[in-house]
Amino acid sequence: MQITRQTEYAIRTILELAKVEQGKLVPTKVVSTNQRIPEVFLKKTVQLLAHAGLISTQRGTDGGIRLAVPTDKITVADIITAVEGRPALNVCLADTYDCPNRPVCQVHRILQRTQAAMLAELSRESIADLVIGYEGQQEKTC
Amino acid sequence: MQITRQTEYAIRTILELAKVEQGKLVPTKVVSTNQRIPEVFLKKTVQLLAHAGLISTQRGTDGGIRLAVPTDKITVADIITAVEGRPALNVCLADTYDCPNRPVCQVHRILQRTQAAMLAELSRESIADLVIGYEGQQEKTC
DNA sequence: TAAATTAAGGACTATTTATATCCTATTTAT
DNA sequence: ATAAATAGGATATAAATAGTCCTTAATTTA
Repeated sequence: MQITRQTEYAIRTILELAKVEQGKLVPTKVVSTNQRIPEVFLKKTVQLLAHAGLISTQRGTDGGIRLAVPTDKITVADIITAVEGRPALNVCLADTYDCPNRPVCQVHRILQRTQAAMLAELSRESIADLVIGYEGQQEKTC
Repeated sequence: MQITRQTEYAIRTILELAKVEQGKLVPTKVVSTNQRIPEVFLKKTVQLLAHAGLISTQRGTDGGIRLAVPTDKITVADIITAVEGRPALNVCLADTYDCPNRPVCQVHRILQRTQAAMLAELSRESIADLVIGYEGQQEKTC
């Protein structure tokens, strides 16, 4: 029922990148330190975000990562999807699970509506929307 | 991001009880067979539902379990809460986790709104609402 | 072109959570 | 008493999550 810690790391990474000027490269080392995320694990997470097209990466000296998409085009749903795959409230609602009983399954039917609402909410506001009115206070995280 | 299998078992158990006439005792063995839920594990699950006050149990010959609350007073949120505790989108939003950084944590703030919407949706309709128009088809489940 | 810097990615390990079983005790009807 | 049923603690197994280690590849700069 919860997002994973890795997904939280991903959200914090996006927030960290959103703080600096658009297009500026930030080394994962810096994100790791600022956000207290284990460095090697963060690199794994970064790859997922890159594959999903949310960030772009550059190797070499002065390399790092940066947002590939403006913050007003990124939602929490996008980040969760990048890390965990499309959110599903139950196994039977996952893309990868093609259950033959779907048409006659009450559980599936009940959870489907709830999930649709949940997804809509997760996609409703962008990171830009969510961060507004909160500048300068983001030093600490839960 | 998903409910556990145990929670699905719990939902199916409630649905099973909702099928029989209000107040009639059903042995867990019967629920176990009908819903193909491992019997001993189901008993554990039943205890959680009982502690939450959603069902009542009776030991001894002709004992079993029954709904303690009418189906129009039970929501999916109630069932999830009974099994997993109050749904939280992230550790830092759980009742049991008292994070000192909450007031200044962006992640917390962002997820809180989403979670509130999710909870609202999970509580919006009762099992009775959700089952309506679906009688007689519930033989199989995903 | 060599050295330094930084990400990519595969293999592996550790930890935690979820799922399930086993065994014994307790309650209730006949 | 006996049989039928739930209660509940202890334990085992399996799966998912979290994290490390090592090697490779790309890029910049001296």
